[in-house]
Amino acid sequence: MTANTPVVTRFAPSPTGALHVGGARTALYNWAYARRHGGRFILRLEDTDQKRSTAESTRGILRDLAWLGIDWDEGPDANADNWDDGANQRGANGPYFQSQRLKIYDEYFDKLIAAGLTKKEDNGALRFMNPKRSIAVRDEVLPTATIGPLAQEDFIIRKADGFPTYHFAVVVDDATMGVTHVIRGQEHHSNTPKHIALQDALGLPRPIYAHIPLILNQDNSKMSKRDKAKTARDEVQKWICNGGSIDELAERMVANEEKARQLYPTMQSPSVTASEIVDFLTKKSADFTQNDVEVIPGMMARELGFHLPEIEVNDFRWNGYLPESLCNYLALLGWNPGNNLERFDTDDLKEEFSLDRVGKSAAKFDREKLAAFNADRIAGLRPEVFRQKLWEVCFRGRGIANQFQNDPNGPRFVAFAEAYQSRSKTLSDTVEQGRFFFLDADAIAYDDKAVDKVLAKNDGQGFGVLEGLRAVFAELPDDGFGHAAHEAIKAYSEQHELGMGKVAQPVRVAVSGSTVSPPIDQTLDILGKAETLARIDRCLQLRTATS
RNA sequence: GUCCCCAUCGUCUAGCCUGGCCUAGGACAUCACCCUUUCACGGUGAAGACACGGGUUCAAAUCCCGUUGGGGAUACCA
Repeated sequence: MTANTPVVTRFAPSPTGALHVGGARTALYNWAYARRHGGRFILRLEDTDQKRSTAESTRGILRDLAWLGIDWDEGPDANADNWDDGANQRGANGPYFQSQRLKIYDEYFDKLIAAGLTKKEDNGALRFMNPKRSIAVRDEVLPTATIGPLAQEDFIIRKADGFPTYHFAVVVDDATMGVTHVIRGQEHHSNTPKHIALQDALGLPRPIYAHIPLILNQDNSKMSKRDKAKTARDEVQKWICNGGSIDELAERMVANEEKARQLYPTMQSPSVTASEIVDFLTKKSADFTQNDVEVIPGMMARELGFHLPEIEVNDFRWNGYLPESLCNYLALLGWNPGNNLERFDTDDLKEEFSLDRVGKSAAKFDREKLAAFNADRIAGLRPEVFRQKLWEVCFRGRGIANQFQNDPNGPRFVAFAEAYQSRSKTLSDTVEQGRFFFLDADAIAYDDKAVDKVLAKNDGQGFGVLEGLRAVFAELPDDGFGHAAHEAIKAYSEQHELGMGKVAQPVRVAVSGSTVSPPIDQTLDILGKAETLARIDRCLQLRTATS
């Protein structure tokens, strides 16, 4: 490899599931490295596992990469949904699905057979008879590792079904596609001697390797999509202990299947039965199917209202993370620009990224820090952009848009977005926090402690304030109600020589059910006059109940 | 078991290659205070780390060896 050879990197996911954050980071680094050096970035699908590979997974992966802002120079067209026989693929080194490159592999199998370096197994599989020479693995991140002959082994390179194994396909493809730099997870570091042995036997060039650190869970376990299934099981068990029934859950999941399908494009089974749920709850985690791991937990979380740990890019997307926050956070997980700069854009990354600043040790995925990055980004969004994103992510499919007259540009939704922009860690967090806005007046759940402290205490002083204010509010105009009400509250507090807290809090509790809401003028603007009065009336009824 | 890799605040990390400028810097989280009609936002500040043991050196977070701990690989998965 000469100094002026153009850089070619690749991301080579296997389409056996959704795009994982670890994969996303690998893609990001490969992409950034190619961009930084004016080279090419290839996307290749490693679908040599015929049983587990699906076109749905491929679609999901392409969509998630595109969402992150990662584009590729060669590979399948992201907007197509069928890539059979080389269709809808771009680039001179295709096809970009390994299942479509069988003829190429056969050529290389023949070379090895001719060289006497293979052994045929009974069922037709082919084993590479490793010459077992001492091999030095050079790496841009890790120190050179030398593997002696004793540590090397023969391994299968062609499966009984005629497909190549990963080790063989990766070597042939990287070479035939002209890949110069292989940036991949450290789980592949120990595989590299196998790849080098194959390159040597085949007379192929060695790419430059860079093995990047693993991403771990808080408890040091490898971050796994099974974590979602485990959480779902625990939550469902809890729900059943509290009197929930499996039949009911199944019924609800089936009823909302269409919505789930939008969220989980890899979803396979058409509907969920009670017995499938029982099966899911009791089977060994090693037996989880793709559906168990990616779809069922999501549907359960939706129905029962619990929170799942985000593992896949798709999860972050639907839970209201911005792609730029995820990229920013992921970029920093294992790499840093060398100064104290932490918040930067993907554009900066492609100017700055370098392998010599990639760390060696595994990193734990810190959701809190990601959330802080996301909150920062959300706060920095132009208000109209935030409003539009909020509407898309949270309201579509959640059935609450009608609370805002289905109008993303109406004054009440504008007020809602404004109130929550600096209060939201994620877009969906906004909906959680602002849930009370979407309820009917008689569905508000009043927090006992709040009612007691703010309204009932001191012989119902708060109720008295509320009653007085109710009369004043009734005279105010619909237009600019929140502002006018706020002025009225101030006037009332001066007139009765009460602190603002003594006056505003009763209103807050009356309309929200708790002591927490955005500033009172904004809160009332979002609600509007009629709804505010309705809620105050409803709240006033509590007076007799508590006295 | 065997082979390979890793080791700085709770977490992500800067510093290590080219020993002294390190009384170890930043970010997230935590705590306190300020702002304030609640919750946030914002501001100020505090607490918090060189895994351990040996070397080498005038001097070690930085170099060497060992111990311990962690991770990965050891599939007709990738």
